[in-house]
Amino acid sequence: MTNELNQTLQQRRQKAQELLDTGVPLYANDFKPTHRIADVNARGNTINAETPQNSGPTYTIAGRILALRKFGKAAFLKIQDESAKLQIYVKRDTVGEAPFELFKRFDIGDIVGFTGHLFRTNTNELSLLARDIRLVTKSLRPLPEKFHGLTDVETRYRQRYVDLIVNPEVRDTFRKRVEIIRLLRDFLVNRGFLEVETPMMHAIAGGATARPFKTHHNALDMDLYLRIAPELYLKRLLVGGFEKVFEINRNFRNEGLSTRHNPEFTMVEFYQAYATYNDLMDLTEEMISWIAAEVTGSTIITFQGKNVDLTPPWKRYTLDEALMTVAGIPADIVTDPARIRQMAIDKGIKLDAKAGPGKAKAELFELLVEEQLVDPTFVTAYPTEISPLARRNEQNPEVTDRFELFITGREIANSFSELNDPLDQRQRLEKQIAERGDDDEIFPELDEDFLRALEYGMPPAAGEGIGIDRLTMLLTDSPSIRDVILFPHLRPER
RNA sequence: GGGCCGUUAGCUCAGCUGGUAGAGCAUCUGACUCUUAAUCAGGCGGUCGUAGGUUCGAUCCCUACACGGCCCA
Repeated sequence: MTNELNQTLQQRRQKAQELLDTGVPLYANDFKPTHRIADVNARGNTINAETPQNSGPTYTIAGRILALRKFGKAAFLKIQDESAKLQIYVKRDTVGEAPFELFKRFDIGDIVGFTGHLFRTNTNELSLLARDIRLVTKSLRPLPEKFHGLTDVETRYRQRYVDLIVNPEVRDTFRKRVEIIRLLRDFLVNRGFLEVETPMMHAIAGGATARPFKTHHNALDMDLYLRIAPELYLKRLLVGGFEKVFEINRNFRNEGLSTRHNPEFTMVEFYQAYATYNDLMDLTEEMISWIAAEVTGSTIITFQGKNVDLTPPWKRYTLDEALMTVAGIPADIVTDPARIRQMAIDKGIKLDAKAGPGKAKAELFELLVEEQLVDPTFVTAYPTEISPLARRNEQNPEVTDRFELFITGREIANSFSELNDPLDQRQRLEKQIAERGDDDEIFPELDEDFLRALEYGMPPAAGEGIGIDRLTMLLTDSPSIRDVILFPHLRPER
């Protein structure tokens, strides 16, 4: 952190200089391991205590030194490559006098290479008896202490590279994240969805309600917004004739940070023509329970000490039912626009004068119900008032054919049958703009091109967005979104 | 944005009622050719987050700020 080199850093640099002075390159680039450590370990079952130490195949491996126990003329060290860890036994008699002098200048943290035979120690630990040793990359900074490791969350996030070196469970989490995305992609591709890329920079930030990040295009001399959602572009592709599309990528929302919010986050959005939100509920159950089983081995998982059963079928409530059943609000209040509004106000919810009963229900749901939905629950029939892009229910136009999915009290997915009536869509977006607060960066203006696209005719379709970060939190038992984002946003360090 | 908590050696942490700072690990020196948080002996390492204030004297009390965590909006 300080520019002044402390003692440890000075010692490391001095040691490095001494190596250079004796002609040892600090950053070799000609070292080629023949095996990954995991592969070496896999062959360990043929090695037993009786195996002669100088027999069998030789292995050349590379890795970072995690531990070093020196005994004068011999030493044990533990090295780690991406695949696994392995103990190395270095003896002066085996490697020779001069290489042993080089070895004495190895430090914990250095990336080194060894060639040798496998054997088992007196304690039956598979080890490689080093015949040749090589410095591959000198490390100039000490790794965290071996026993407690690195636990300071700020340092873990700011110096994720160190976190990844010393905390294997962190590597596991990010491997699982990658796997979740791969499975998601496989699932959709196998069902005929086409993966597409749509603009990340938008002239009009639409498709969601959020404050966008603003940037500027110099040559065009125009402001652009980092997208808050890909929705309106993906629907244009439905108009264009692609019937099943999806996109997995970042969205950006200029809002506060919390354990559930990072300014850039990853969503999958997918759209399927001739499907309804009911079809997508079935698909979502199947998809998420399958991914969970692939990643964790079971559809019953543990999240922060609680069991969560992802085995289909999942509970389905309408929003009104959830308010009645989970929050215990009497039916005659839920169905009475004036009384439900009043109840929200009584609960301390700040309701804009223009906000109707739909907004009141959504706020009450968030306050009283959401947290209690631990096992996966679809909540449907969201008020049209708060669902400007969703298709109206044909029996009751006051609500939409929409669901949100909640697991462990968090919103994981949002989906609806898409509104494809361009005139209704125009009215609803205009209403939204008219009712926006004094923040003109939310709903800045009407996306006329999107409406023009709908006027050409968009097939009936259902679409859905799933928050990848939150899904990853769920499947890796991570309490904070920062634990599933490699480099979470933090204020600059001073 | 608000409340509470934290910030001390490379890492993990102690530090009493205010009297100029400690441990373990790491590191360095020496011993040690089967260790597992190796062991033994000795050493080095600190602008106590930053800036002010109170005081004879501040890691400690007060104020502001910075960064982080948790909770709330």
